[in-house]
Amino acid sequence: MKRQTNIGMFVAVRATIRKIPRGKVATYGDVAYAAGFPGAARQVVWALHGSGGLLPWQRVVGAGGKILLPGVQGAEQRLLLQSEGVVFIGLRVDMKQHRYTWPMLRKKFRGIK
DNA sequence: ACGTTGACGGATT
DNA sequence: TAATCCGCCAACG
Repeated sequence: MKRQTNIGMFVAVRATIRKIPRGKVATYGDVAYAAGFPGAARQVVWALHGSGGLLPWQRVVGAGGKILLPGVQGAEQRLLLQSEGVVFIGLRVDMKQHRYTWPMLRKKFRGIK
């Protein structure tokens, strides 16, 4: 897949996040990979900031299903997800059940650490 | 123009 | 298992 640079990255990332179905979650790394930027997890954060509010930001969590958003926002994210039916195990999402894997990424699938 | 930051992740030690 | 290091790259001061 051709590596696009600049702003196109945000467009790709946002489009990717928008595909996460209700009741499912994806990690920053997975989103970056699916968008065509393997390893660029940090840029996903910027993409979320840029379009914040218009997309299901709450469905993006850290590796292992951990909520990384600090403070009240983290609590809010948890509530939003729970209201969508997402189950938590302690402080993390039950990825076994709610992790969303893009069809095209099947080959790259790897279990949770 | 340059250095730092960021809701990170994975590899290495 | 935990602590540390490094890459990712746009935005910001």
